[in-house]
Amino acid sequence: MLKLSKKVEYGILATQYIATKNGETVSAKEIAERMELSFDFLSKTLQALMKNGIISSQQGIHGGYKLSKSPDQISLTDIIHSLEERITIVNCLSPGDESCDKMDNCTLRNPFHVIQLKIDDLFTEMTIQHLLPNNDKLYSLDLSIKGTPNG
Amino acid sequence: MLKLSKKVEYGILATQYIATKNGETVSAKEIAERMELSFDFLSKTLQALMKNGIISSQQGIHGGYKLSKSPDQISLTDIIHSLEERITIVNCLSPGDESCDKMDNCTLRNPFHVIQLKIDDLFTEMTIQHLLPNNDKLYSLDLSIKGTPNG
DNA sequence: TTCAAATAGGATAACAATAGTCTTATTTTA
DNA sequence: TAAAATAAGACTATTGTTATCCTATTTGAA
Ligand code: FES
Ligand code: FES
Repeated sequence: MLKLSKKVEYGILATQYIATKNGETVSAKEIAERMELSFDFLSKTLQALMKNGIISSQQGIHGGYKLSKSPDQISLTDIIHSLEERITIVNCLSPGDESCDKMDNCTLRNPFHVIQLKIDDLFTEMTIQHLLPNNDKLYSLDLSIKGTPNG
Repeated sequence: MLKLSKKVEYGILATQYIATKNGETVSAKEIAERMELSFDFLSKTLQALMKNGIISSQQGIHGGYKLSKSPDQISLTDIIHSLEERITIVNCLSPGDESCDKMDNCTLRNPFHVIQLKIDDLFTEMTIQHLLPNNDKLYSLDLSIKGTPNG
């Protein structure tokens, strides 16, 4: 419950990896090997990111991928939206959903919408820039950390 | 992705329904009928809430459930923790998980932990009290709403 | 011109998680 | 003793996720 999909994890990892290569074209094979991810699955992910303008691709023998924007212009929400259709904590918060109409007695829409907007904010405020190695900006993010992550 | 389970939805709805009955014992049958939920599945949910001290049960012919605490003392996190094991956006944020050790090249733990803590906060700050009808406290919550939820 | 290495993309299989159902036992009161 | 309720385990069905397979296309270089 409330878990990110592997697709999104792959997407974030790959985008971050490409970002470290600063402009160089990186092949899916290289990313898969370095990150120890399934090549086929990663490829799907990269293709989706490409379609959504996060990265651009170069076909052919020396092809690969590079970022379309600078790392601080790519939010986690950008990546998530490229890779997933349903991203709301309940279906009835998705555009076009009619389940609320059927459930007369459900009064959770407003409260859940309050939470949904905040969750969206969290992923929007964090960018690929924040994920890069030796980054000191992570801790100055609005969503500042309260404990020590690694123990 | 990032979706609440039906179990949790049922749990929140049922707890909120019981809260509106202010102290009365309410049967699972009544909740299932009024909320149009599967009786069997709802029963499982109520039993789990009971085991975790959110509600108390009375067996026998006039039995049912009532709250163990006041609505403002029951957070959504209390309910979620009663009903779900894995509640982190990535597995490696769960206690005892070793997947980070295997993934040398994954640098997402700290950033994800930052987001995780904030998500936990959202569900902790919202209580059953906030869900009750004609409630004006929802909009004064720290996690204040930015748009109009219903359109 | 041919080959190798790369992306593009559809189809499908394997697996896991979720949701729902069924059955039986136990508890309580009338 | 019967009825109505909770308790709980087993099982099934459905859905969603993850991974794999296969073929086509693109590009550059030998
Ligand atoms: S079905 Fe829409 S809020 Fe519950
Ligand atoms: S495996 Fe732990 S952060 Fe990615």
